[in-house]
Amino acid sequence: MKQGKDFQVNDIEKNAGAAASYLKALASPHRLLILCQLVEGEKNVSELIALTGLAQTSMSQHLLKLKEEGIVDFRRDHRTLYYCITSDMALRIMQIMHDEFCQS
Amino acid sequence: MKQGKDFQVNDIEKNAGAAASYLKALASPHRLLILCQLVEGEKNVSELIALTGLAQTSMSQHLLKLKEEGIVDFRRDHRTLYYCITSDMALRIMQIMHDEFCQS
DNA sequence: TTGTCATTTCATTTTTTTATGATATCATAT
DNA sequence: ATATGATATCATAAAAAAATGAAATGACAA
Repeated sequence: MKQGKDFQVNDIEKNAGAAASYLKALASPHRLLILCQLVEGEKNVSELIALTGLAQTSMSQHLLKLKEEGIVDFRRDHRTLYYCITSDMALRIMQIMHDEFCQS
Repeated sequence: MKQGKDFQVNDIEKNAGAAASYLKALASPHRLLILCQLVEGEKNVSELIALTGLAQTSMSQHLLKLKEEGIVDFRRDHRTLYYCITSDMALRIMQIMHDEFCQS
């Protein structure tokens, strides 16, 4: 296990709150599921509900949390809101999770 | 933003629970702080308490949670337990967090 | 074998997160 | 103007996580 002091620890300490808050947004099975769907491209809320089986209100709240952390954003097309992933970091972490928990 | 279907979504869906559970273990300011200390090398519980200011019982519970997810392990030296990071994936995610939240 | 240090475990409370149901908004069609 | 579809917001209930205090364990040392 490589374990050199390859980055300054104090930095991340000061920002541990922000980092934890970001990770918390990812650390939910339902939100990971939503993001998995969005990896394939933008989807509107109704589509996401159909794909995941989540309740409408619940979906709305999960999307809000993801948006608050800058992980997703949406555009409006008439009355429909299309969400997409806007955080490259989220994609990188999902890839890591995939490699670990969905072994080939 | 690269967003190709570069991994099978169904995989991670099935394992979303396990992945979320792992991320949850990281998604806490206190546990990130603990891990930051451990990045520099193994430390015993008393040292970790002194370095982070956490209550003893609380520290113990955080360490337990990290251990349950395979992120840390410990060895005993007489009455003292030395903890260290055992998950390379945790180090990789911390590096990503560092790069994002502790800008150079 | 008694005491003590380092740490965990247990029980309980407090706080945070998630889910649920009802209502509101906003855009559009009639 | 009224109704409808798509979604968000609000209030509250339920569930999960974190903190706190007390007691237990395990490894020594006297």
